Amino acid sequence: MSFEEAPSACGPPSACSVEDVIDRVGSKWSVGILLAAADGPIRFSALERAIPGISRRMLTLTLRNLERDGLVVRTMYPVVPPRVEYSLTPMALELRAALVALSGWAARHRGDIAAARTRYDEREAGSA
Amino acid sequence: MSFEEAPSACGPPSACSVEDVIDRVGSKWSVGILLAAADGPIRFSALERAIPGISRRMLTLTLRNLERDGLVVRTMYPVVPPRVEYSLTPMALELRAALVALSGWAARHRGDIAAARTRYDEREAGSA
DNA sequence: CGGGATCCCTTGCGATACTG
DNA sequence: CAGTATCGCAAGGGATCCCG
Repeated sequence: MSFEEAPSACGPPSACSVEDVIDRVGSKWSVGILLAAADGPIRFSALERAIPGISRRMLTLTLRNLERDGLVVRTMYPVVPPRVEYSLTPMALELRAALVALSGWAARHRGDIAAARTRYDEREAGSA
Repeated sequence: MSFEEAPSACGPPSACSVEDVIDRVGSKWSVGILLAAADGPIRFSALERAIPGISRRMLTLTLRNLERDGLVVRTMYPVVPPRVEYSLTPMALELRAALVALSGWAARHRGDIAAARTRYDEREAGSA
């Protein structure tokens, strides 16, 4: 995913599909932002606090991309100190529903995945 | 001495969910593999052909990770020439359903996203 | 407060070549 | 056929400083 720059509007209508969504939404911090902003408008600094480990730079960058894709709306209030709020578009709220489905899958199979990893790693250690 | 829960450091059950799934499954090629293997066992070379642009290295690497997470099963037949087939586990088939939901969202909003991008880029060009 | 600009290390991943 | 090993670039992203 090209993140620093902003080119590429997908060519043929049939080309960009699941992979593109995953690529767009799957950037390390997008999901966190989407979930943090799901309960209504939220300020930049509040997002920063809500998403542990995110850097200021990546928060800005990811927000810009989400805004560009029409997933978040940026509202700036010309006051001092500056106040900027981000909110999700209806489209993003729909996406959130799909993400919740994924979340459910993750919750149900977290143990299975962990177990599979352990077994795999142990077999690997044995044959190494 | 129960290993019921995940060894990876994720605290509350609600904490490590969506982001982890996205991280795991959202690697550039995982989705493609999952979808390509959804219709039954498929050979390495068939996967390579089914996923345009993937390199042999990334196919191998991604398959190993999916196998480690218990999402695909690798079956090797000791014949000449070598024959290896990959198939999805039931868990992965469930995941596929969630991915299809995402796919639906992508299909429905592809136009909106493209439009949003165009508008954003034009506004940006104007203020640059 | 909400960013933009820069520096720079780390990682992903493609290209290529070799093996059982 | 189905991989493994090595190299090397470019993107990702953290740290830091600056600015309206």
